[in-house]
Amino acid sequence: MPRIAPPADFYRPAAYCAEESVGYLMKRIMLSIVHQADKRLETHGLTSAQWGPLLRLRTSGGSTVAELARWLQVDAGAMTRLLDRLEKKGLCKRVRSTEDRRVVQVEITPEGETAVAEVPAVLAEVMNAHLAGFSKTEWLALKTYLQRMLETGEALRGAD
Amino acid sequence: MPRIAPPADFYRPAAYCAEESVGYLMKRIMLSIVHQADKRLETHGLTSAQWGPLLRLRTSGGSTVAELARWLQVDAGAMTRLLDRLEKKGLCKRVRSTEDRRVVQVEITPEGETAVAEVPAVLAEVMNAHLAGFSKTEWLALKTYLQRMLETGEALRGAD
DNA sequence: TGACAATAACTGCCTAGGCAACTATATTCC
DNA sequence: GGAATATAGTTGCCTAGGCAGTTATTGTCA
Repeated sequence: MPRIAPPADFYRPAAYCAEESVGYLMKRIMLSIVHQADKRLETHGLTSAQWGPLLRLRTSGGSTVAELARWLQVDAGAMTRLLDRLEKKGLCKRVRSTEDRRVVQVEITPEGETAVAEVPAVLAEVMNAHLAGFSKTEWLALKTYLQRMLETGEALRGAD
Repeated sequence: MPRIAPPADFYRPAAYCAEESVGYLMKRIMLSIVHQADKRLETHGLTSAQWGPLLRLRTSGGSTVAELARWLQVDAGAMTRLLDRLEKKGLCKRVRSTEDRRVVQVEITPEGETAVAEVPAVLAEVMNAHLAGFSKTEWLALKTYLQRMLETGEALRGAD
């Protein structure tokens, strides 16, 4: 018996229809979520890509470029430039480490704390709005399905 | 009785945890799906953003820049540049319309047809792989949940 | 110790999308 | 008919991510 389930056969090449695809649906939903969140966060001077690092910096009390990139599963070069933009806005600052002179310690500034303060409320609000009409049971079922899909996907990534 | 359901209250600002968020899960899943699809399509010289227009051009037998942008819910300027890249690779071509001299008719080339031929099979394969272990009932339930979330999100967009 | 590999950060070049401004054409309405 | 408006396409400027290459530093091992 295989430990890993075989692929499903819900989708066929000939009859591939976007509206039936969970990938297409998730893409559209993500667009909607990001759009709503961005709209509410632009008054705080943040984009949907920028609150991630700040939130991490706040809870962990400082981090490094590589650690943030790994945490957010993003390219290290992209993270460098993202931090450039955050630093230019005064929301974080970089300090060269003394122990390991390769690494740069990143810290959140008081302005960053202020900017990121409303983020969890906005995220909760946007998610709750998109789940209007869901019972708790349905929400839990959806979450379980998504967690399973993610695990399956990560396993695929591992078995390149 | 409200026709539109009130927002859910599954998420609270204080206890907002990424792993519990369906938004976070969907983002990770989409990354996995796009990564897998890109890997399989790069041998055909296509990126995940480029097969959309080509697929549309193939089934509809030609279109316009604005129509493609609306269809794929993307900025018209972005579509112009995307078509620039496709045209440079010889996968589509632009013809100024004679009836309405504002519009540009976009057509797929034989090279484009060749490049896009394998796309539906790749999409089906990637989606099926991510749904390994799902029963048909579970897949249908997931699709229904996502369709409901999308409808709710679009309604929000309408009521800016 | 000295060569080698590994890691951290950064940079250049690419694709990609959003927004605003612009030009050219078409439509509408007075 | 002519002014106002709308639409199609393009472009410039911004954020954003991926990939490859570079430099500086650290760790490893013969």
